[in-house]
Amino acid sequence: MEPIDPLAPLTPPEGGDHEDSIDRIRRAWSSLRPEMDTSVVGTIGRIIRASRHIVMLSDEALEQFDINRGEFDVLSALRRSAVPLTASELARSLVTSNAAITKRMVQLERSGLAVRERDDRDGRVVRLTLTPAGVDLIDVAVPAQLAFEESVAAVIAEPRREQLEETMRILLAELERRTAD
Amino acid sequence: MEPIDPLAPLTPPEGGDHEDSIDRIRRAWSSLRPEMDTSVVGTIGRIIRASRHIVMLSDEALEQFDINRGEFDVLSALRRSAVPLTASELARSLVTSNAAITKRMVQLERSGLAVRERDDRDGRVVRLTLTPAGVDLIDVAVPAQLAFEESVAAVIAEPRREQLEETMRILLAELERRTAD
DNA sequence: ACGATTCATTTTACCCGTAAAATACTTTCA
DNA sequence: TGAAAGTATTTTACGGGTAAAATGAATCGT
Repeated sequence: MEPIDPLAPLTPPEGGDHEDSIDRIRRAWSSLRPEMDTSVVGTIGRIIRASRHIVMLSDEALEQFDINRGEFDVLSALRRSAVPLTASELARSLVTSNAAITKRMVQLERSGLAVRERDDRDGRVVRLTLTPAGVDLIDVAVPAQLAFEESVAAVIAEPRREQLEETMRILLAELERRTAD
Repeated sequence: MEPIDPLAPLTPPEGGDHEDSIDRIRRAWSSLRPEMDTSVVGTIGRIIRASRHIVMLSDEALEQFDINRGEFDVLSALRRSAVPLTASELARSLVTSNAAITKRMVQLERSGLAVRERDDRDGRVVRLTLTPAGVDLIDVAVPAQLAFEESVAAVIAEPRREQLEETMRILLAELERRTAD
């Protein structure tokens, strides 16, 4: 199982932009193993690294609301849903385990931001809803989070940004197809 | 603190491609709060989600080598470095904590894939190197990982892929500048 | 109608990460 | 020179995630 395109050249950093950690990693590999095609880390590797940075920074931004990213994801999913979600539905929609949803809901109930209620029709199911305090919090936290993300994305000017969105939709759709089994 | 561009329309999925989870999330928000500009999740949100999927899938791919992603990152960083790295250098280069490096190195020493040696000149420092077994393992695992990533990136055809790389370099360089403090 | 099966959620036992304290060594400078 | 400050790593205490087992409820098939 070898890389597909055997001799791709290292793309040099473009225009006025600076070298990043991925350029350095690829340069190191290319001096050790010049025949190895590492071009794929130029896209996939950067997506993984960038995501780590964004998540770290946005976790800091969420501290002001005394919630972490897991709780933010639960609160905003419940807020934007027209109907109360079940634990499993929420787990699927957030690409996480049921156990994680239970933990987060325990914490959110302690903080008075959300509640779990047994379904009348099916006693196995719990329906998750926000409390008024939860609604108030997330209605401030979501715009703050969007503003933070916008401050990051601001370095990407049109038409790059539009292209990025289209390309990432193609990629994410493929990944979600794979994970669907 | 409100979103910057107040009334961006929802971009419909393009060409032959399918809707993804981010399209559904944005549609849900737009029906609850039509005035809120969620366009930034079209890029940043997709990067975060795609990264989660890629990492989950590649963790599965690493199971065949009996290592996890943290250990893979350590092994490949040591492999591509011309000189033995110190624990701190490695932590910085992998954007992780020193404590995480210690834990991973304990595990890698147990598996006989890497070793820590006190520096002669400075007794505080440890120099990290691969064992021959570690070199052998990572020399197989890196091409396998590249092949896996290539199988994911394959859905992105040129010239999109080249554009994606350039755009992600701009974004990652900015994020690394921010994190540098 | 009722035992077997299936299903939703929670609990358990663990893994892996971090921040901050502890440890061990080096450098600084009075 | 030697006490104080600085630095590199490890340890500790804990947070948050998962897989798999346990629990409790619904449904299926005879």
